[in-house]
Amino acid sequence: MLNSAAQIDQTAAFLDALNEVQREAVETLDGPVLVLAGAGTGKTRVLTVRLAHLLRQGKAKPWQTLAVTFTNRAAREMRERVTAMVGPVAESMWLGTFHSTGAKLLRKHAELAQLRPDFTILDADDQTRLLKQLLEARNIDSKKWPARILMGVIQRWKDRGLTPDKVNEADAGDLAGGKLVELYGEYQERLITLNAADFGDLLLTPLEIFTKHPDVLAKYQNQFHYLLVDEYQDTNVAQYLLLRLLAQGRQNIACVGDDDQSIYSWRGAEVGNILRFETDFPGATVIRLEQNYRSTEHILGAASTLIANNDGRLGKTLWTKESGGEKVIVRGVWDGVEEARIVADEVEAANRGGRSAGKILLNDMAVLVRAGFQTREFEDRFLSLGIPYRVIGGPRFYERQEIRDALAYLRVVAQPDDDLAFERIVNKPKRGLGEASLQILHLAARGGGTSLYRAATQISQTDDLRPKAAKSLAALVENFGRWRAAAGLAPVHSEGGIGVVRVEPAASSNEVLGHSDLAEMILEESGYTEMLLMDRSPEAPGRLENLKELIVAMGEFETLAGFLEHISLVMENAGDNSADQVNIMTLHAAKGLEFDTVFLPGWEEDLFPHRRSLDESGDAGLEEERRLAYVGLTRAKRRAMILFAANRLTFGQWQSAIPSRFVDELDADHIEIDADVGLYGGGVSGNLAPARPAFARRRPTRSPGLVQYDTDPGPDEHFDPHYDDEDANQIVGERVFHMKFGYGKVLSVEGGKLEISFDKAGRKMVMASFVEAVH
DNA sequence: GTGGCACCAGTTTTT
DNA sequence: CTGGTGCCAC
Repeated sequence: MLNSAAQIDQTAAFLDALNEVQREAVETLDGPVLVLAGAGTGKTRVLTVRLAHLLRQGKAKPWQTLAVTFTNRAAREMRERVTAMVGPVAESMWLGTFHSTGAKLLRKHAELAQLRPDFTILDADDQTRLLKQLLEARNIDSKKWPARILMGVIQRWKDRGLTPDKVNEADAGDLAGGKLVELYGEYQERLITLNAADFGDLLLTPLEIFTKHPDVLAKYQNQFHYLLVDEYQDTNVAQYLLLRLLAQGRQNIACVGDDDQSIYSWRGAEVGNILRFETDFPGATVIRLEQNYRSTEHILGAASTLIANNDGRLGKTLWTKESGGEKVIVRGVWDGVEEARIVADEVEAANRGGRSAGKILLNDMAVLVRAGFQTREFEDRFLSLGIPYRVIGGPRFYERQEIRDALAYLRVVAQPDDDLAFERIVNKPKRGLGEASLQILHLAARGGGTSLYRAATQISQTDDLRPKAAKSLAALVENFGRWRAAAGLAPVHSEGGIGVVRVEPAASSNEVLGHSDLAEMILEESGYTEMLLMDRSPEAPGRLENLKELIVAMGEFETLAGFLEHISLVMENAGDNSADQVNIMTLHAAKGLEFDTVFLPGWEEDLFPHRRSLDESGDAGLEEERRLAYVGLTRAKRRAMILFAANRLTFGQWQSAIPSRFVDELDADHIEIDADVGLYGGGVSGNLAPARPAFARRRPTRSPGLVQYDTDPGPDEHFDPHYDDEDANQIVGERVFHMKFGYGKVLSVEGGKLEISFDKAGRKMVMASFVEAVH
């Protein structure tokens, strides 16, 4: 035992630091337990101390403990914190995301699902392309039935634990001309021939294995003495079934979650799972964590009255020992531009300090929006004021075109039978291998019962293709052969079906190229780098940068296969946490985070609650939107500001908007309304309607503790007029690159700002520090 | 096989 | 106003 006395004391100390209820949640180890953890009530502490306590008590060995989370971040954090408490023994716990745990199980028992242990994990893009091929093969109108949508339906089936044979025909309706269930079956067959699994399969297939092979299930039921589940309100049916199977027998399952923060039903999450816990697991202990350590009384009060409008809650009342604090500011504005201006002014004022609360770091502030497109107005404003910001979420690193292309090359090197990867890059950069050639290649592959790659090695030697195409294809295959050799992998034989020839490392090759170098070599020799260098579009330089980053990231992995596994499961954005920047993100992305100051713009009907949510899911949709609002508000520790605009530019059209009904649902005692006269009367919002003349008649923009807004802020009061223009003038006429607007030419310099005529974006004033010269 | 233009649709997206 | 897709002419 490596545990020192100090560590024992430490665990005890962690127990002592908990409040009574938290302690109960940690110490109730046996039997089913549901911990309802309200926002900011110390959930993470409970989870980690519970695990540490479990191990310290000797109730279970680390490998007899299974803890599942939804995000890699949560899993990593949990492991780190438990390790800090009990030492390195924690490393051998089964702790990971649902999907990585599923993948681990599936790799161990792949043969029971007709897969090889080295199966590829497909992402959304691969999945859609695959289904699209099947649709085309059946001549189904892809306009009427877009592959993306149909794939979504299949995903939902998978989320519900439904294999093709279990889908209710009525459920499919006339989707894809009534053929969707059949297509689902074909899709699964294709996955098996491709030796691939999609994300849904990582849960669904283990579930199938457990159902069909009781001996395998029994093994894991025996192994896992204790189960711990985070974010239980977000589990889907497949996850629930998996957990229930594993929990049968010992019944030691602890689920932690908050029904009020369930915001992923559209992804298959079932709030019902958490609501039904006591029925599903009879004799369950339910523990409510309600003491909030994060937010002020007013923020909690506003959030609580809002969420109280939902039916079908398990019910919790958050409270805090701290009293007072600022009320939630609710501010109506004219349009989106003004909205961004006010938020930016607030950010500057808070960051400058000077207010009683002192200086707030930009890192401690966040703008939380309902939908991605809303970030734009804030980015524009922050950019022109020179306020550093980061947008969290957005296109993820490993989902970018160029990264996926590079990965496709690597996938083909590692697994030449990966048809989807091969197809992706066969004509990228352009090699004159278009649809016609590909068609012939497909036919040859199908005829020979082999993969595209293997078919390509053969067909490039025949005259089935036009000479040009054949030559091009031969060159590509030859390249791959060389890259495989460089990677120390055995040559691929063109004979034989897929999977017959195991792909193994060449026995005695000491001249093996590191995979970072390999990637560099491939990008160079394939002409991919050159293609980007030639590309004059504003995105091209960024893409090259990303590829460099990819190569650096690869260096941290032992093997190519290890790297590929990592990126398919752990698609993370490397956010720059070191810089002090305002955070901009969607409400969904904000779950689990907290900030001193939170801005909540766009609280307007049709945007929030979002129209589509209501159209598609009715009351359930509305309730989920309301939970989203609740999540947003409860992110704030000290200050929250809700904004709504009377006019908004949507799809290039000005639309008038009325305040969100959620504004109305906030308890008047906890908010301070600040709306311009006459703009919003007659909206749904009773808080603002003439029934509340005290608010409605207030002069705008004069709340104590807030900055005073200029009626006309003028373009430029934020910068030092004494900026040295001497040097700066030399930049006039230079070609520059800007992270958001792309390439442009400098027209003039004014203070710290440049007026630039962008190739794509037109004329803009931007901060000099946001552009770099291009030579 | 490729490039250009017309057309359409347009939340959220932990893995 | 965008970006993505599909079709048609070189």
